[in-house]
Formats: sequence, C-alpha cells, structure tokens
Amino acid sequence: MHSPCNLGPNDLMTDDELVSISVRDLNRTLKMKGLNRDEIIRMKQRRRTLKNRGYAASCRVKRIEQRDILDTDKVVEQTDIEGMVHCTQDLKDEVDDLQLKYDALRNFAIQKKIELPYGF
Amino acid sequence: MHSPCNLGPNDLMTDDELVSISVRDLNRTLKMKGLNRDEIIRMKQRRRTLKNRGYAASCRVKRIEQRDILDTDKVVEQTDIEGMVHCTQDLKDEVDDLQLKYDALRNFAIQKKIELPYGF
DNA sequence: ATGATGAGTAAGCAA
DNA sequence: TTGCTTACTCATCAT
Repeated sequence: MHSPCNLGPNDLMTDDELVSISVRDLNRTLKMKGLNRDEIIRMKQRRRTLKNRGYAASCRVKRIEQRDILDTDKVVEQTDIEGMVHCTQDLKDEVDDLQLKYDALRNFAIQKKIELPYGF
Repeated sequence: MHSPCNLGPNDLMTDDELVSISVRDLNRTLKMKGLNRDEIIRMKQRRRTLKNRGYAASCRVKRIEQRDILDTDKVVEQTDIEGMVHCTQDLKDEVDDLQLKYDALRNFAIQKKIELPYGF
C-alpha cells in the first residue's frame, strides 16, 4: 500500500513559481499533471491571491514613497524660503544704504546752495 | 414545539451596541442572558473585531488627512515663494533706480567741478 | 482593554 | 487577466 497521491495544490509548485508562470504555461502544467476541475479552480484562486499579495505590497510602497516625496519637497521649499528671506534682507539693507548715501549727497548740495537739476 | 433558542452571538445586540457598550455592562448582560463560556468568548472576539474595524478606519482617515496637510502646505509654500520672487524683483528694481539716481547726482557734481566729501 | 499599524485577503473598478 | 485601491481581519506592539 503506497502513500495516497493527494498532492495538494500547494505541492505542485511553489508560490514563487505559481505567481511568476504565464497563464499558458500554467494551463499546460495543470493539464499535464491531470488535476481535476476543483483543483484547477483552487490553483487559479491561489495564483490570484498571491498576485493580490504582491499588488497590496506595491500599493503600500507607492504610498510611502509619495509621502516621502512630499516630505522632501517640503524641506527643499522651506530651505528655499529661508534663503530668499536672507536675500530679501540683504536687498533691503542695500536699498537703505543707497538711500542714505543719496540723501547725504543731496543734503550736501543743499547745504552748499548748489542748484540741482529737476528730478533730484 | 417552539423555535429553537439558538440565539447566535449576533442576535443578542447589534454591532453598534456591542462596540459602544462598556466592558462592565457587557459582562453584566452576558451573565444575565446566561451565555456559556464559548458564547462569551465569541462575543468578546466579535467586539474586538468591531473595535479593530473602527481603528482601521481611523488609521485610513488619519493617513489621508496627513497627506492633505502636506499637499496644502506645499501649495502655501509655493505661493510664498512666488510672492517672495516678486518682492525680490521689486527690491532689485529699487536698488537699480537708486543707484542710477545716485550716480547721476554724483556725475552732475563732477561735471560742475564740485569737490565731494570723502566717501562719495 | 484599548488603540495603532503592517500585512494579507477579497471585492470592485479600470484597462 | 492584470493591476490598483479600499475595507476588513488578524497579529503585534505599546500604553
């Protein structure tokens, strides 16, 4: 009396094989091994489940990546803003300096009773 | 012959009731209704599952909210940056104008052979 | 016990 | 059929 030939659907191929094999090759293999209707349906279902497992994983990875991108963008933009704040301050200082120099020069002229052209 | 008294755990109270009731009240109710050990365990498990369902929902909502916050922040920051770019350009124009006026004034003095104080 | 989260499963939509 | 996404369930961790 030999051991019963009850190959469960799991014994025909590994999960990795089942999820990678093409539909054509899968059908060929199933027919070759002589699986019955129910076994074939269960095998197909297991394949779909394994695929779904992978899809769910990709979906999570994608979600995390997109969040990371937003986080990174935020840091970049905040750095940009900080830099522009400095730049703006420098320009304001430059304007103030020029205004002071210009006013001083004009006051010097006024003090010396020098007639300035229109516009100054 | 009356209908069998096989109240499934689902017939004692609705999901909403079960998930809201306090542990104390739940235990009291279970004892009052005379449920056996297995039924009590199943009831507790159903409660836990319902709670988990809510937790999972909150978790999803939270995730979406956080993404929305990041998206909103991004828009705000980009608007800020755009505004600062304009502001910076205005300041640059102002610097240029002042520089031109200052130079013109100084050239006027030079042309008039006016001796300027040190620093101009 | 309660709450949060990662991973797996199934349903349902879209291509 | 394939891939993606949502909701649910369970396991696990922390409080």
